[in-house]
Amino acid sequence: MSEERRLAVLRAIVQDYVQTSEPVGSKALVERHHLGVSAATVRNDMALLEEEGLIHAPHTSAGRVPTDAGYRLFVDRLSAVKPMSAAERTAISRFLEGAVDLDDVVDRTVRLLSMITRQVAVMQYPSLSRSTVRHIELVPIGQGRLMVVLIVNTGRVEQRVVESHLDLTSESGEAAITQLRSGLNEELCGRPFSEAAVRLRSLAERFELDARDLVRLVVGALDDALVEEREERVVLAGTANLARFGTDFPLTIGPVLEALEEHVVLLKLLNTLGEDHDAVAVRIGRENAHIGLSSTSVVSTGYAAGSEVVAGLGVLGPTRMDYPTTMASVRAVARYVSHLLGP
Amino acid sequence: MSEERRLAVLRAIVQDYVQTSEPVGSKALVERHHLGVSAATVRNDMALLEEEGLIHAPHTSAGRVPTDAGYRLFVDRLSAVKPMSAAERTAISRFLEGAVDLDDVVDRTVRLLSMITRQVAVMQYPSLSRSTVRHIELVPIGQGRLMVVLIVNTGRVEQRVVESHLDLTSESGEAAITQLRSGLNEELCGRPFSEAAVRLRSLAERFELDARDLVRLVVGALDDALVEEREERVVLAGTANLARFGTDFPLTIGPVLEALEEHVVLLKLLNTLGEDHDAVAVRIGRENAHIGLSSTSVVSTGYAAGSEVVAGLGVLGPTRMDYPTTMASVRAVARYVSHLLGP
DNA sequence: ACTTGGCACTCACTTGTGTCGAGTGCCAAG
DNA sequence: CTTGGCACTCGACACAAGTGAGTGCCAAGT
Repeated sequence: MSEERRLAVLRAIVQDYVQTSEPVGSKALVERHHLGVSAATVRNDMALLEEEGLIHAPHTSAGRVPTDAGYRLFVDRLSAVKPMSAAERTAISRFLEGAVDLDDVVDRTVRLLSMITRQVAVMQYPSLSRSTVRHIELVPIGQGRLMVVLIVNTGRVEQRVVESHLDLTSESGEAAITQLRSGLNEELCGRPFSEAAVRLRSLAERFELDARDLVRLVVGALDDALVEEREERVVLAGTANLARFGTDFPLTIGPVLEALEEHVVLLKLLNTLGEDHDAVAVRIGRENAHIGLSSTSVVSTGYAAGSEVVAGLGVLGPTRMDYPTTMASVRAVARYVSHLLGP
Repeated sequence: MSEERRLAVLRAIVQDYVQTSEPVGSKALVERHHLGVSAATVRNDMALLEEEGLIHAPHTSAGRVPTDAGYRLFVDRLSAVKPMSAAERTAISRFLEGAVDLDDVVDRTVRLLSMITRQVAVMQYPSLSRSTVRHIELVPIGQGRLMVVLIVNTGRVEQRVVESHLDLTSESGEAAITQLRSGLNEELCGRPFSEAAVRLRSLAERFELDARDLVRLVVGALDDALVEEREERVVLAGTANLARFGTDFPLTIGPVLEALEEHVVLLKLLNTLGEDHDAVAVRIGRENAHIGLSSTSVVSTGYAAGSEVVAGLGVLGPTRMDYPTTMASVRAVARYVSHLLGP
């Protein structure tokens, strides 16, 4: 019994099943792939693969289907990432290069990714905590309210409104705002956000007593923007693709849609960070640890702004997906986005 | 034959069908509603209603189902908008009042609306063209690039980056920016956006020759933000609710999801504007003029910032929906949002 | 002129039975 | 270790019969 051939059989099963979405039997296998052996031999191999938990028969007299573990092995050892054709590359850049602002980049990216993979695409906005401050602007908007606008190196813009009992239109109010504005910018411009909290702490003391309240409010607003739950935004597209599987698959789309609505869940899916820039992470079926996603896989990677990985993007589809192609698409798009956000 | 009773029968059919989602027969009707007549009489009425095209029998020996026209009549003449309970009102305000910025308001609103109606909620961002300018900020972000930040009275913030060959960090560059900034704000602050284009046209002439290019770029960026396709943003939530119907309904969710992905389509659905503030518009089935939405209904209304209606929100569900309750929810939420965005 | 009970009829849905065939496991021979 | 053969399993599909909710129509009642 050659270990090698058994893996070849597994690979063949995965490929056929991905293509036909029907359990694949021994006979069909030998017909479609020229493994130099007979159906009976393949059957023996299949029995072994089943013992190892790599494939599974839905019922006694049906073909075999890969298990999560089977896909895992396939992804890790049996597949090579397909290179993308030049045409595909230019199509990607064509589609993305017209973007006018960050929102537009994100929007186009998810749309593009869902189109080329024909699956659900997910993209996280550049994480504030991994970015640097470009500028902070304070805009009085009447009745003691002040809008704090935060501009980040990735192009992301956040705003908060703070309410103060101070009269901001008075001369002293305006002076305080001007002073605060330059103070904030001097202190933070070009700095990574991770340092912001510390640097801001002592800022209030530099101001006159009656302006300190305002400073605290503004600093509080900036802190607030960094609260994990708030700072992470996530966008998705291509949910209609789920319906394509709904019919011919044990994947009921209800729970999946529910999971996709919870942004916290999505963020966890994308959090493949801390690994290599270029690594494309694949999470298969149960590995996702969220019921409702137990028959879906997530292919994700990080993208960068400048040299720093700032957030993740990826696609979600049925465990029966074309991993090599999907991984190639995700990687290509992530690279292009990194390029766009570059300097 | 009393016209009045026939309509009562129609009302009863709609109510029963909405509740049970099964074709309703004459016998069941007289049992559940105390119309003071026998089943045979109801049958005669039903035959007439069918002639009028208000109801329809899926097959010979089944109960009746309302047609689009039937629902239309029901909505227009046979239903009263249910008042919301005090508990529901406070639940709405509880959920919305914690919002920290406009994005958050929109996000919470769609979530809330989809939860209480158990359907798909859609909300349009306040339309720029119906808003007034609060402030314009220019932020140089290196290498001749300038970020134009536009703050609107609704709390909406838009940004664009323009590239100039001028050296913006030079003294003359900074001076030009400062001058342009105050020029823009003097010209536009507090003005409705609809006037912006005209007011900006002559701005360039007031500047020295070598700064005019920059002015034109910035003005171009502001114009660009007003392009209809760009300025309208739309957000939705609750798509998982579609799956609930998928099973027990001739509504295949694929096309619906596809339609929901096209924001242009969504915007058209919400464009009930131009009517009364308070009017809740209902578009039933085919009235939506988009295949794929031909078995869904949209209940929508406008919401205001200050005294001006700025955009729309609503829900989308199967034509078989509880119109009175849904309409009440949409109206209540729209009112609360208007209140939030108020002054 | 309506309303009503009765009645024959229709037709989707359910249940049961039988056939079919892809696919399997096992075994003995190569 | 591989291979052809063979009996067996079991879901899928097709067809038949039974069931019952619901209808349309009609003649009698008010």
